Amino acid sequence: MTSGDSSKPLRSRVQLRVQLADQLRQRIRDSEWAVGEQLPTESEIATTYDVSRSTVRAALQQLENQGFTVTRHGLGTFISPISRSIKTGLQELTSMSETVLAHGMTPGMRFLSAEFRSSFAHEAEALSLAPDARVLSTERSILADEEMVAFSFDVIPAQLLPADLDPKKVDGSLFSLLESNKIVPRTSVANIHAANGSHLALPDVDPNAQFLMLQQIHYDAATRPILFSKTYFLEGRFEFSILRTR
Amino acid sequence: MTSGDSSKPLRSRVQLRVQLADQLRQRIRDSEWAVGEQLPTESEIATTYDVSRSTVRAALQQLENQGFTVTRHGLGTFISPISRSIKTGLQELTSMSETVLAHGMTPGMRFLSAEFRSSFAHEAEALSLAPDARVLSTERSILADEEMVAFSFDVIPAQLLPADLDPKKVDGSLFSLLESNKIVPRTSVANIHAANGSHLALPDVDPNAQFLMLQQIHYDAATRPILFSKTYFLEGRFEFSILRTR
DNA sequence: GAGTGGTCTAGACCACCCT
DNA sequence: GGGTGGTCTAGACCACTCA
Repeated sequence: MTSGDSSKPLRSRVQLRVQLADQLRQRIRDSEWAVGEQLPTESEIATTYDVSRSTVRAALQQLENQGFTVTRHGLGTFISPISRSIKTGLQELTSMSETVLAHGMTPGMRFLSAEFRSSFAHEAEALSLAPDARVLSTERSILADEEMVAFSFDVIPAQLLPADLDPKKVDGSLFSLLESNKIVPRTSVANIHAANGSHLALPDVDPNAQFLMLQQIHYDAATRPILFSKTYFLEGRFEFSILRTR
Repeated sequence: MTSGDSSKPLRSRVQLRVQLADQLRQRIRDSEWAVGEQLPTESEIATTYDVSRSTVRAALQQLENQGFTVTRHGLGTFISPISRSIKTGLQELTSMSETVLAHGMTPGMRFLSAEFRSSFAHEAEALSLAPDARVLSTERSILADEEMVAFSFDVIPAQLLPADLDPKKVDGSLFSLLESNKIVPRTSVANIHAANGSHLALPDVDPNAQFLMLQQIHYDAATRPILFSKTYFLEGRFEFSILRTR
């Protein structure tokens, strides 16, 4: 088994269903099927890729959840007309940079501040910390094609970071910072709000500007809270979609 | 609201995994386990309810997606600390009334207008209609405990409704109206925006008030577009959460 | 009736976590 | 090593849609 292959054939360390979903998604993106066109049947796909029908179904389910396909009982699986209209699916946890990239722009970032300090009450509660626990606090502006499009205020428990970390040396993605300390963000609970510029209390920000604010608590695989953030997205610059199901 | 009878045994017309998830969810709500406490193992649950382990896993997965539990490889499944903090999960498609109820308030509704008219270009496109197709257009204000908390602008293709429908007689939920015509909303694609009162151009609305705006296209099981809506939620009155996963 | 997806099972084997 | 969840398979049977 485990031959050192690449490209097409499945089987490696990644789950079969994910590999299969990736390949099918790519074929959809390559417009192998038109909108509304029927994909091969589950049994055909199973034979083609030499996997069980359960695995095919798991892959197709992922595609349907992401809005790429629609499966109809007794009929088949079809390319969804929805797929084109989704840029950033909010169900998928992505970093700021990934979000900007998904919108076809070049991400950038500028740190306004980065320091260790005592946590505020609401932060401590969100992160399940003792009231005055130390945290790394950062303020950043996010750039897309050199233009400011978002602001983010982030707080990480100091205990998760090396004691000798120099806040001034922090730059780039906070996800990377966490991951280089063996902490892998897995899920977040996001609360969505509308806000205007006056909430930010920053110079350069028009107090009447509209923002979509995401207040998030991020967790790792063990459901440890690892990051509390408030991100203000300039209204109109991003498109956030959610697929809602009954 | 639901299940007054229930009774233990599974098996009926509803999927086993859903029945099982419902029962486990109820046991969680009844605080049978504390936050952080471990549930029985998958095999135990399988034996107890006399279903296969696959079915148990499907049920547990649903609970985890809804934020009730956390499953950890090699350890077990635990009651999630998150479960308490979510009011309205945006992934779940709910009507306005259901949303208000979920926040513990009494829903109300007032129709400002309801009429058949030609569709605007963006509506026709969203609903895949011919440019000037007829639509039922409504404007409503949504009340919670007698207070205005949201405004909704909805458009339904006229061809989906009886030709002799009297717009003046339309009241209450549009979901009900659709369902009484054998059209069942299944999914929607929601785009989220921030807006202020000036976007609404309604008297009684403070132009500086903040709103969270959900622009949605609803589809039925066959992915036919059936309803285009813009709903403005007064900021601060609702709590919309999303569970995001990598 | 033929063909499609929908559900569920039993079992094998792997990967992870603990003591 | 022993227990837990994670993945995948093969196959049975049901439910839906359409000609």
